Amino acid sequence: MRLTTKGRYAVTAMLDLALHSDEGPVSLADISTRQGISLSYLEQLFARLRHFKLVKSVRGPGGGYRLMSSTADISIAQVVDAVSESLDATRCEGKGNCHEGEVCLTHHLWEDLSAQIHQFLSDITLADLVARNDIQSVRARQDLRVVTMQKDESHIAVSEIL
Amino acid sequence: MRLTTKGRYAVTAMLDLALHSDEGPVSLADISTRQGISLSYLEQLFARLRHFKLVKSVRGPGGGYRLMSSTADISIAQVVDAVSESLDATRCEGKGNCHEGEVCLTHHLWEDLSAQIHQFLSDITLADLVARNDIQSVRARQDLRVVTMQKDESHIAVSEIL
DNA sequence: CCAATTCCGAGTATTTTACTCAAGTATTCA
DNA sequence: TGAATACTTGAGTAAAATACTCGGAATTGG
Ligand code: FES
Ligand code: FES
Repeated sequence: MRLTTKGRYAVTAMLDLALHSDEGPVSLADISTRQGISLSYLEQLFARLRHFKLVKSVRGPGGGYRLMSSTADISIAQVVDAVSESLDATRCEGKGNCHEGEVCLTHHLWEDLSAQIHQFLSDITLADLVARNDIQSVRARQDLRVVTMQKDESHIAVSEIL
Repeated sequence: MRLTTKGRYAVTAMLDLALHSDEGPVSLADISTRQGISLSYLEQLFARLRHFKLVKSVRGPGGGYRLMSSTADISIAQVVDAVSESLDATRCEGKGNCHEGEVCLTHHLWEDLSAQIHQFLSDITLADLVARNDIQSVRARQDLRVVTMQKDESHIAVSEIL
């Protein structure tokens, strides 16, 4: 089972994209600022997301990324699959040969678990997440903070906008 | 989410123990031979399993390990929990602080996933696995192979017992 | 042109994993 | 009793994976 920072970042970034998709293309720099993910790392992740046709890029100034399909048509499983090798829980990666070339005692158990996890994440779409209250409240906090930071960079005292 | 070789080995070893529990205490050396897991590594794993009261040890010649409870009372989740830190899928380890000390966008999603995985593995007991056909057939193959190896060590030609 | 932005390939420090090794301690059988 | 068996403990380590960084090329709007 491979669910690492990479997969989590990818989902976070895609969700950020979904949340801001009505404002035109979203640049990786924006996502980087809002979500605290390194820009270079995001570039790596989006290369794969683009390869898997989950996003499309718009180059040049004012460019960024857009979702390729509607938020209701992109599942979390797709996103994780795109960046992680797979979210297979077996040791043999499905080949059934991890103990002296033969199937090990627990192979079928891990297969079942993998199927379970995949099903769960396939049933959740970006649209589902966007609709959740807990996520909207996190979003609100983050947007506020980013605005604050931008103002701050323009040498306007934080107190003025609070 | 932390499901590594460690957790898989632990489940494999516990299942091996369950399969041979009617033959008195099972030594780690036996499990090592049958399942192809390093003896020293098994020692590490069983130290934790014992600590979590899933097995008890019988010292001295002819000793080994026994299950602490009936196979129907030991779930896979318990075994994995004992050796892995946890099978939590969040990045913050449940603390909700992975982005600048605050909850990140996807925290709740990973919490849900963790609960799902935990539930799935909690519902499966060693007894369930022992009863499965696929596992019995793997067992049969392994037992045969071990007998063959033992005879071989006693300098009896393999052909004699085939 | 120039600046913003994506695109691409290598390179690398850190962490984790999956072990090994060595020196114990406890128990039992003969 | 004492030797053999087996568990117990703690430290150490090589290899792999992770989570990045870096430098620069390509693209495009203004
Ligand atoms: S996990 Fe597939 S053979 Fe062991
Ligand atoms: S995963 Fe818990 S706060 Fe990000």
